[in-house]
Amino acid sequence: MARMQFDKEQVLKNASDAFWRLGYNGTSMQTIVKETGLKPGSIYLAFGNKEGLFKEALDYYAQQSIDKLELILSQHNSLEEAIKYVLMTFIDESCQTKYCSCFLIKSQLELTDESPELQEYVSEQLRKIENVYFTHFLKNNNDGEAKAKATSIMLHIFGIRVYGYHHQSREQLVNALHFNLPWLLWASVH
Amino acid sequence: MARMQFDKEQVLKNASDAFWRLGYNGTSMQTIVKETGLKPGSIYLAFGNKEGLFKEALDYYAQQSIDKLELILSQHNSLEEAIKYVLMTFIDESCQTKYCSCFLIKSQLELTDESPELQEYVSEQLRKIENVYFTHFLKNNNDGEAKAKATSIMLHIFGIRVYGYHHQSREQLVNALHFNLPWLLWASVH
DNA sequence: GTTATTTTTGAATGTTCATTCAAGATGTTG
DNA sequence: CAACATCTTGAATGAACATTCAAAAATAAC
Repeated sequence: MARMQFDKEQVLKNASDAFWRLGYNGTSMQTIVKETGLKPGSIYLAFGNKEGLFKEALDYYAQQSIDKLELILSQHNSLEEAIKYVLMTFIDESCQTKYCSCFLIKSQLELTDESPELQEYVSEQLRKIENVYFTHFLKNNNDGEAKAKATSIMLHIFGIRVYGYHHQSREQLVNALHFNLPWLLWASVH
Repeated sequence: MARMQFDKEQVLKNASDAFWRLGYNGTSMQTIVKETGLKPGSIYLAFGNKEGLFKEALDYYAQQSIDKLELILSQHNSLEEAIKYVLMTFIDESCQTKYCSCFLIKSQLELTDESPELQEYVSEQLRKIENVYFTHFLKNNNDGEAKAKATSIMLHIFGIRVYGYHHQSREQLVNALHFNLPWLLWASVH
């Protein structure tokens, strides 16, 4: 049997970049052909169809996001410091040109109930991320507090990912975070 | 000269419902033909092209949203009470089946920098809404506080509009709002 | 009531879409 | 190296796409 010639991870990276930037409906399979360098036949043999490729691209992005988050959490002395770092990173990202929010959030809003499986899949990935925060909050909070704080952080992440499209929103976002999340003790952030 | 036969407002309502539910790329002109009852030629004479129709649909939705908001603000005794009502309404909406978030937010995330004019137009509409809150906050707050509070409310609206896609999220959302926005004095809400 | 102007109609247009498939290339096995 | 299984190729396919247009209908002006 002949082995796969292409680097599946690289292909998924390129595909998820395209889907992330252009959306599911905005990305044609010929765009995918161009971005990945694969021929149509190879894509369909490896991923079945557009929906299958999209799901694997989502998976790739979600796993990367969670891995990155866990790394940041492990590199900071406290959960609160780590979260401040994450939120500030999201704000900084929103200042870059060609900002395109978060692939999962964009997908959550684009997918309709005509593909309920994909829709539920995206929800699941976002819930996984909320659960990372929840689990870490549990170390120093009771169940109710941990849940409220985790949801609060997710609400702010979603908010930043949308608000970030406004130009020159950095200062307003930082002020609003200080105002909304005093328990993160922002004084220490430069 | 012959007058337009169709009710433009009804057509825009139907068109914006379709774009809202299915997104810009997910809505074909044949879908619009079906939903509005108009023939292609009439649509193109009245709106130019798909982008023109989309822009007018956005406009219709945005104006409706602002009018509804101003009405709610006028019907409550205090700004804080009105805002609590708005936020709770958004949470309630998210519990309905066929929930599809907010047309403006969905459009903000779907549009790419390949249609920068539309993208900027959506930003403008969302900023208009933020400005409604800002203006009302100015009555009892200084400029900085009013700005922070308005941005805070927008962040929470964006957050709810995304978080609402999770099933059975009502309680978590309500708890998070109480936690994040104590200055709205929630005790009075049932 | 005739003419002038605008709107409606809906089939037709050329393009782009997701997907297929037969032929060729490549790696694995014995 | 022969036989086999798998992967790659890329032109081809039919469906769906946004848009056009000439003819017909509707209204306004005089």
